[in-house]
Amino acid sequence: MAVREGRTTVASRSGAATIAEVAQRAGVSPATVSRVMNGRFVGEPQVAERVRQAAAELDYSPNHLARSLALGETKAIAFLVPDLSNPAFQAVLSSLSKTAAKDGYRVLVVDSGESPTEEPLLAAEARRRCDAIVLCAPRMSEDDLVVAADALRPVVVINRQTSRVSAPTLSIDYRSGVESLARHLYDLGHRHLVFLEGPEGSVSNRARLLGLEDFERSTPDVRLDRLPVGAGSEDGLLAAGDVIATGATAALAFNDLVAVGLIGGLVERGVRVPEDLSVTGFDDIPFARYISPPLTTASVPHEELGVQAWSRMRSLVRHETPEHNVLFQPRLELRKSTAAPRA
Amino acid sequence: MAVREGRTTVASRSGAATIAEVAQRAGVSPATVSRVMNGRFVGEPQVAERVRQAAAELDYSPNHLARSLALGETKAIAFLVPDLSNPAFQAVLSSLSKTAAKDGYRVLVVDSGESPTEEPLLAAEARRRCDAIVLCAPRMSEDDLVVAADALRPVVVINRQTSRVSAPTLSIDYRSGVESLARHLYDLGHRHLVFLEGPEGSVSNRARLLGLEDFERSTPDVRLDRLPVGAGSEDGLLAAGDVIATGATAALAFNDLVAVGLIGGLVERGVRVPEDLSVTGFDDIPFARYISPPLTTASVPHEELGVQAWSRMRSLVRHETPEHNVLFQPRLELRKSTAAPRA
DNA sequence: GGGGCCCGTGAAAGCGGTTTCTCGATTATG
DNA sequence: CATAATCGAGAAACCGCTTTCACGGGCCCC
Repeated sequence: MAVREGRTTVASRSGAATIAEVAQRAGVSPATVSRVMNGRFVGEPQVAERVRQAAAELDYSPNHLARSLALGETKAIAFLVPDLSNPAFQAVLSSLSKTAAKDGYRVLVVDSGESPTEEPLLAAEARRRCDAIVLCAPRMSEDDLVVAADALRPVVVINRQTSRVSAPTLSIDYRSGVESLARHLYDLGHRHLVFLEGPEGSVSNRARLLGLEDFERSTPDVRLDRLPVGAGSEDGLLAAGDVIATGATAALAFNDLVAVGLIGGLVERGVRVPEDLSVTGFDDIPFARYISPPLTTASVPHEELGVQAWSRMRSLVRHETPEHNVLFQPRLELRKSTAAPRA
Repeated sequence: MAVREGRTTVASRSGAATIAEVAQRAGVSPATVSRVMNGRFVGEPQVAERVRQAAAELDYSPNHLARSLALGETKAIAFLVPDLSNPAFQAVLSSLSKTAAKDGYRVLVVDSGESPTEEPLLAAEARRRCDAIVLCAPRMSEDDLVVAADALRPVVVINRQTSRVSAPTLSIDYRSGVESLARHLYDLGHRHLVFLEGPEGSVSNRARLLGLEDFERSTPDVRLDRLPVGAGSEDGLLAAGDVIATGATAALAFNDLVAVGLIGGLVERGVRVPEDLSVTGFDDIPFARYISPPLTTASVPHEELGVQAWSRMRSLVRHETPEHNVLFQPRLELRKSTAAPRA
């Protein structure tokens, strides 16, 4: 006892009672204590009572680490995300965490800082600590993703729709979503639009671009400019000048954050929304309806993504077959930031 | 080997190579493999090379669980929060996670769902999985907190300033913050204010109420109404009617979320902000400056809270003495949602 | 040339649980 | 009354890794 000093690291020697101590105090074997603690005890009730008594007296609770090692499961899942400060991802995390908790699972968060190259390593490291991992909007290359989805199993992938990955996948149809937004603007009478592009590497940005191409093909009498902007409010704010310069009557922002920043920048410059310029976002973050003017956007069910992700994850860890993949269709949320262009 | 079937749970039997297998393949003992993997090897270089080779061939990486058990540390900390969907808490988590990651620590999130009674249990459970825990704005009673702060050590407490807890504490001076906001409104000429109260049990709400009492004492010629509202945008939206009914010329919202909701509700009813009614928030969430009108609020350094929390946590896990506690002073962020009342 | 010292490596004892097996003591059965 | 079946509980192996301790071999020095 006195031998191993200075190794008073964590829960170990810092007072936490061990199963052996409880066993000794109750005058039984560790095996019996284990059985009592896990409700697998079938012997004489008084023995169980003695054990419970001893456990209570020592304020014993099983070492989670040791238990996990013996059992081979941690009751935790990892959540890898490119940027935890993005409200959209926070919403997914929040609902995932709440949902998983109902089944006794905890979530370990890992922020990759938008680095496509770090991601596979971080994922592997995180995965080794947990029973499974959720890859949320991974930025890694498709080849890496295919490999990772296999190597990290059980895995659930959010927002990277690919037939090549074997893991359950939940995605958003950005392509059709942005097309709907564009069409909405077109129907209002806009013929000159501008799209504020997201981060260069972003897969969902490419999906939006595809959607806009679809739109252009089906409506040749429209002009659609593209502006490299980014994914944050700051980016939208800074882009205001460029947007005005295009002369477009309506702007499609990469997401709500960008839209909010853009509106702020426009207002600063005396451009009225929607009278002078219509603006749309994407995501329908909680704030979208509260800013003024309330933002017309494409609603993405972030909470639902978290719930569904866990639902599939639960199936996987139980060795059941997970539900089908789904491609969520964004819902047009028409509010006040869009209107017909001035005559 | 064939004996233990059907226990193919996690990283265990699912293909992951063990240190023993690597050792065997390299023709050395597990001890040597361990030393090589941890850079503690001092023997012949070719032996190390053989080990590395074998490890690579088997795609070996140490089982984190087993390692943690042997070492007595998990390199993970828990983060307990009342409601993960609150942007203020998300900001803390985000920066805490990023900061801790630089030292190789991961964060396990636990959402207590605003339950004061569940909290101590959740905290204990989470703590047992990690090396330490951050209690963010705990809702538990002060007695519980005092006990928890001791039992869960190492602990860092955010937003519950108490001389009775021994753990490092980071807090916000809501009391003086709200007083500053009230004074700002007073200086603009407002003499009839209304405060939109936060959740009943919230300690920070009580602090705000104290600050307002200070304010009332020092400025007797002001009328200050109080309205039970809540902490979310929805609550603010619903309170709009009541706020108007008070006849006040300025409203102090519990936080930015409430303020945003309130403004939305006011605009719906044709009440202009700030011409007809001034509105202030609290927190300075990222959106505050982007809504329109940009929100006058008291800025709270959430990112800094995360950074400082980790800084203290790091000291604790290293058995060093943590930096001093700090009481952050909110900074008045004067924007466009407040103005002089109409004459 | 023999004894003492390093040096490199392995054996084994943990870390704190879970679980299979086994065994002695009852109880049921012929 | 002998023996089989049952039951309660413990011994020990195991999960996978770390680390202390011990041991054998080569080198140095007297």
